[in-house]
Amino acid sequence: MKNIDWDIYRCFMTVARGGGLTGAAQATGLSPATIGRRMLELEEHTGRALFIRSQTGYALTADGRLLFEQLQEMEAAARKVESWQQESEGNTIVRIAAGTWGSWLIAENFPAICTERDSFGISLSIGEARASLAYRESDIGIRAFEPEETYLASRLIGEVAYAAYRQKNAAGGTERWVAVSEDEARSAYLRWPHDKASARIVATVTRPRSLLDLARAGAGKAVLPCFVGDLDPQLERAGEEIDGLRHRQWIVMNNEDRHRRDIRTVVDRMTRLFRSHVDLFAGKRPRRNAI
Amino acid sequence: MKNIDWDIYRCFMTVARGGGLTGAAQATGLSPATIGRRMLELEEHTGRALFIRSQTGYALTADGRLLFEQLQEMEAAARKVESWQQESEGNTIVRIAAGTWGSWLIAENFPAICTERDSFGISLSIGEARASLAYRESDIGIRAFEPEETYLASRLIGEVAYAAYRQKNAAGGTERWVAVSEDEARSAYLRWPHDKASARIVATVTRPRSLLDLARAGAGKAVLPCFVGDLDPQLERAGEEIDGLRHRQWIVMNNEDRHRRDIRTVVDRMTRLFRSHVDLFAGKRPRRNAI
DNA sequence: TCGATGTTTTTCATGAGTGAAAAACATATG
DNA sequence: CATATGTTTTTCACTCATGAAAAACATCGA
Repeated sequence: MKNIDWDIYRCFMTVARGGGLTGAAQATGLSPATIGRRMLELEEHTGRALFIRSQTGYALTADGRLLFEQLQEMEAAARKVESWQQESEGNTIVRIAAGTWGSWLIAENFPAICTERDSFGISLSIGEARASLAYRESDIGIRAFEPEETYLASRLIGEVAYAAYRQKNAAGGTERWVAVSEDEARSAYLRWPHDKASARIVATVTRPRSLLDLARAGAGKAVLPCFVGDLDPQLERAGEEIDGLRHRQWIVMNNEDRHRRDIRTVVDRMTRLFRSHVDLFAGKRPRRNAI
Repeated sequence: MKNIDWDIYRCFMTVARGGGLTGAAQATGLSPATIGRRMLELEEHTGRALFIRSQTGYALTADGRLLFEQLQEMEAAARKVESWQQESEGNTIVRIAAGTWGSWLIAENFPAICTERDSFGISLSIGEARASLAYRESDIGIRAFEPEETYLASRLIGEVAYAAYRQKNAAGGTERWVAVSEDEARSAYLRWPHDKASARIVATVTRPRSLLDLARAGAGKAVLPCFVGDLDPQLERAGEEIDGLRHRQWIVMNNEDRHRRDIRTVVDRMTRLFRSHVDLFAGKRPRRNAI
């Protein structure tokens, strides 16, 4: 039972994520050949088949997924070390995980979060999947559901409301809808068009962000958070707030990281930014061109 | 900021534990030269001095200790993976951490814990330091203080009493004591001779286990747990139970590991073994030659 | 003071692990 | 059905990390 090279674990994770040798190769800088050999070594060591190899890439077996789960913890520990290292170098990175529209707001107001004079950088990872801070993939997250994990600290930001929007003064075809494709529609507001007006959907996209562009271009009506729709001078509401979609919103962070200066300041600034938009979030009629 | 080879972290841990390159070399199977080079690489990567190098070995700096702390988490995760691997191979190892006398009892009754027919092995790590299950260095521990960590499951075993013992029918010199050297005396019962009879100590040893041998040989009186002294046919009590040393005792295990079959059975057997000695632990007069 | 011993560090030849490129192989695409 | 594209896998030089041995260096004991 000789010990295996820990770096093979790291390799495994990039293969699992990259979906194959080539993906992992360019992620790590190693050659596909080397990585392939290492994965063979790992499989031999564990005595289990970890991958289903095919011409389209490497897919995880059940055992592979199990290993993946376990190694996430190891990654979390490694990340902790990495961030400790960066601390001394002065240039730290604060990783924020947010949904499409939270990220949008942050991006629009980036100077309010991070300026030239700050010594830290921002990494903004955008996705609809619920932000998992468990393995420290991110430092700060924006959530639409109440955080229950004990290791998380959270700040309630307020409520966010939704409504349908269309191009201002749109000509006709008011019953045309645009939506996110059904299998990508994870959040309630994304599923709404499918539930309520599926026959009228004239275009689907794979990323929610494109809904805004489509609506603006007059392609049809889209369900958007009010703070997005109301802020856009080219859009107008097509109906009242959609009840049942309204939900609360939290900023969450890992409890252990509260001491990190850079994270604290980013959280504080994010809180200020979001709190200043609290009326917009809630759908209260805004003054135009607010940003 | 390129990523560092995870295996260097593992290397670092063995150096930190081994106290230098040679120690780590024979622990890992690598050569001192290689390990030395890797540690240089690590220091360069972190940008911090991790070691104080001298002709007597490598000592950790403050930063080194900090890194060590952090990497323990990584080790814990790796251990988890390792044990998962072993699961499939059938030959698992259950790691028990116990004090000198707990270990002694287990060793004396080893067949009650693990027989030929069991597919698992036992690793018994002996030490006075409080068993840390936090980083999964062990699966099961024996403790003399109430477990408060939420991630631990525990079973109360009963109380353990202490008394002074001497060779049976010892000739004279009844006021000679043997003890553990003062700076090794961590537990209360080990400190007792220093506190109460320091002038009379004629011999000190570095390991508590040797107290039994010394007392048996007639070197002097020793403070021992009653279940040890009373079980030894060559010893007799030199006085009543020493009040104030009596304490309770727990078997603890990691909560997440309760599902592991091998760990369950070992815990169950240990519980049975210890519970069957509960009167002896408590110092109630035993029948001779009990084991 | 002077070896003896145990360190780390350096030197240098060697081979194990590596990458570039080719081969083998599926799958998508027209 | 042939072609194009993107995989994995194999092949084969070659480099770079490695280990044995020597050197350099402290510390301990006599």
